[in-house]
Amino acid sequence: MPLEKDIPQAWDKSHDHLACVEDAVAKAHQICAEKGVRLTPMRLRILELIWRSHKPIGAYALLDEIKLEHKSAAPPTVYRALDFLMEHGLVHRIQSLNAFVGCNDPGHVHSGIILICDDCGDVLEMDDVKISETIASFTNNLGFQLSSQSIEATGICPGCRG
Amino acid sequence: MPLEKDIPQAWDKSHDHLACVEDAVAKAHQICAEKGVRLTPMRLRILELIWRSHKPIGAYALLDEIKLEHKSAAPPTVYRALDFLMEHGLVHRIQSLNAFVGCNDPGHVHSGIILICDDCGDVLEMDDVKISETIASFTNNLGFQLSSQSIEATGICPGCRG
DNA sequence: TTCTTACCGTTATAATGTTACATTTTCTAT
DNA sequence: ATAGAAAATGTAACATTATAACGGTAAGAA
Repeated sequence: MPLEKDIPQAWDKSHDHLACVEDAVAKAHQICAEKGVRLTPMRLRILELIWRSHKPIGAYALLDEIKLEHKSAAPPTVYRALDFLMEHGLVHRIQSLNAFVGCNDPGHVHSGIILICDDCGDVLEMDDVKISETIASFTNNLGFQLSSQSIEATGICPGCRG
Repeated sequence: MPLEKDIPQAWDKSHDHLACVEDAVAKAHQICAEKGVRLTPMRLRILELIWRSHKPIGAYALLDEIKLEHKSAAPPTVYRALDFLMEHGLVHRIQSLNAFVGCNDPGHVHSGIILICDDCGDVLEMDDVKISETIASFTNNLGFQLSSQSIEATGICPGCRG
């Protein structure tokens, strides 16, 4: 029973992805309401598409999907929505992939570590206080006033190691 | 006197940039010789240009400079050289900027933290065992087999804080 | 309502990175 | 030395990712 808690959700192949999407959408509504910002249909749809992909998805892949149901969509359509979603902590950009994933712990500023599996392409975002603190104290000692950080790691995820 | 040791080279405005370039070039020659790989004139030139820029420089900015002295240069010219230089640990790509910097401690695999000043644009690469170890043990606990990591931070450097 | 702001449509273009194949240069083994 | 193999470069075209600029539309505020 306690073992289950050790399996990060994104790597627990048994969990219900559709429920994840619904959870993410519900949380997003709540967060936007609290902040007094507008989660418009376009923004919501793009958030859903990101969550449904279950893997990092590129802006133009999103565009292709959006175009199916919204003929007038163009790159700015997607990038504007992505900018909004990132600004409010609902999605993360993965720099090394030029792709986007839903944020597991949205609504507050945080900078987790992004683990990218070279094998299956799945991505897991984890927060770890120890890592943040180590970096914060390191930069602090240098006199560097930290404002943001991005940590991306690649390797093989537990599932793919077999 | 001991204070000077606390100022990272890249942020010590008094240090001699040209000497840096020469040092980097000399080290690169040595490393390539040891590895038995060819630091061709083109690769060397691009390494020099990266070091001379003293800030992260993009592939197309490098291309513009190379073209001045080498009319036939094209994107692959630059990207091939960059691939080589990265493969042998002589330069780093900064994901969040799509730009490249010389590696301060070349010749062996390592993954330092990249500190980017939002104000002056200078970049400092530092190695810190504590950070690497914290991340390694974190991923290890998850069963994730780490193969690479990239840490980029933004903020204000000591010089710009005044 | 009117005004203002935020959002979106639309077109065009910029910036970054890759593929594919021909040619040249360098290295290696004879 | 020299032929053959491997590595490096030239060259053209293309693919992908991201932004600029401007006009129209819709939502919230006075």
